[in-house]
Formats: sequence, structure tokens, C-alpha cells
Amino acid sequence: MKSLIDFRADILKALAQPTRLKIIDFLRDGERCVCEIFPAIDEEQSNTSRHLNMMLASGVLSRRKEGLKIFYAIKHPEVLKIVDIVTLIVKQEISERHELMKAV
Amino acid sequence: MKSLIDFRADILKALAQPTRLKIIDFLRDGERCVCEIFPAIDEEQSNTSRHLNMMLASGVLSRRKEGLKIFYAIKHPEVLKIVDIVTLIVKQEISERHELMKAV
DNA sequence: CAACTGCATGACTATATAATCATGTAGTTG
DNA sequence: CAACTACATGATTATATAGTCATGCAGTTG
Repeated sequence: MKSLIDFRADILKALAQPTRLKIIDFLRDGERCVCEIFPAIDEEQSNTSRHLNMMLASGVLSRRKEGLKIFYAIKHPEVLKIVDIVTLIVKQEISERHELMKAV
Repeated sequence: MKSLIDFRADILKALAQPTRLKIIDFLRDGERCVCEIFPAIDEEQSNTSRHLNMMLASGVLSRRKEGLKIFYAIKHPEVLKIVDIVTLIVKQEISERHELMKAV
């Protein structure tokens, strides 16, 4: 049986990959069908589909069917908050490493 | 060369693993030496050391030497914010899945 | 300086992950 | 119903990751 900590790791893992981050970024403005997503992030349809299903399973995305198309959306708006905080940390890290370079 | 999105994935990856989450949780109250950390999270010293070094490299932890001991600490307080948000999402997910069970 | 302490790392194993190509399938349309 | 569209999935490959055991190494102490 999965513990609470495993669930937390699953959510974070669902965000911790470049292709998936690109998808999250693209879904910021709202739901999109797969046919829009994979060209936008420049990945294969099959690969994109796997990542979408993975994020669906871990509870990061939600899915809606409409005719032939399937629309994915960010399920919890908090996810975007996380991504934004990470962006902030990265900026701090980069400017810090930049300072270290200048010091040499 | 690494892109910004790769750096973001690296930070998230550093958090997206049960053993590392346990370490983060244990470091909430401040810096600790390795000799305190690995018994607290009930992992081998070598394994703990690898995870600590990994989180150090990705910028999640900082390190301080003092005699024989090496103290690790959470470098960016924002990291705790992220973990807290994830906990919130997990709780929402679990209560939602609980509702689904009742519906059956 | 010999023995010890605290941590890191090499070598290895088992497992997970990401990506690709080909194919399958549900639903739509002429 | 045949052809098509949009998406998912099987099979495979290459690479990454987590963990273990043994060993190395820096710094401390008697």
C-alpha cells in the first residue's frame, strides 16, 4: 500500500520532467486537446500521450472527451503555483552561480 | 547546455522521491549532520549521503563543515512551500478518490 | 602516528523511465 | 460501411535511478 509520502513523490515526479513541464506551461491558459498539445511542445504524439496519461494518473491533469478529441487540463491550480516557485528558485540559483563566476 | 526548463525539472526531481522527501521533512527545523539524518529517516548512511549530495548539486540543500561533521540545510525556504502545497493537493486527491469509493 | 569517526564514493544490481516505431481502437463522416 | 481522425498502447531500446556492500579519505583524538 502506498503511503502519503509516496503520493507526494508521485505528484512531484509528474512535474519533474522537461517534456511534462512544457505541457504544464502550455496548459496554463486552459484545456487543450492532444492534437494541439504535441505540436506545440514539439514532441511525438505517442510520447505526448504517455506523459499526459501519466499526469492524469497521478492527479495533476484532468481529462474531458468531446467527439474525437480529448481535452486535458490542469486539475489543481496549485500546480501552477509550484511551478512558479520553482522558477523563482532557479532564478536565484542562476544569479548566485553567476556571482561565483564573477568572483573568479 | 542546459535550458531553463531542465533546471526546473532538476529542482523538482530533487524533491520527487520518498527518501529525499523524508530528508526534507527532517530538515524543516534547521540544519542537521549526516549522522543525525540517516538514523532519523531509517536509511543506510551511504544511500543517505548520495541523496544529500544530489540535492546539494541541484541547489535544494546547502552544506556546512564543522570538524568531522557535515551539516546539511534547506537552502531555499520556498522548497518547504512547495512541499506544503503538494501535501494539500494530495489531501484533495485522496478525499476525492474517497468520494468515488462511496459512490459505488 | 595509530586508531577512530563521519562522510563520500566505486562497483554492482535491479528496476524505472523516456522515447520511438508500428499498430490498435473509439468515434466520426462521406 | 469504408475511409478517416484523434488518441492510446504494445514492443523495444537506451539511459537513469535507487539501493547495497565494501572501501576510501579527511579530519580528530589519544
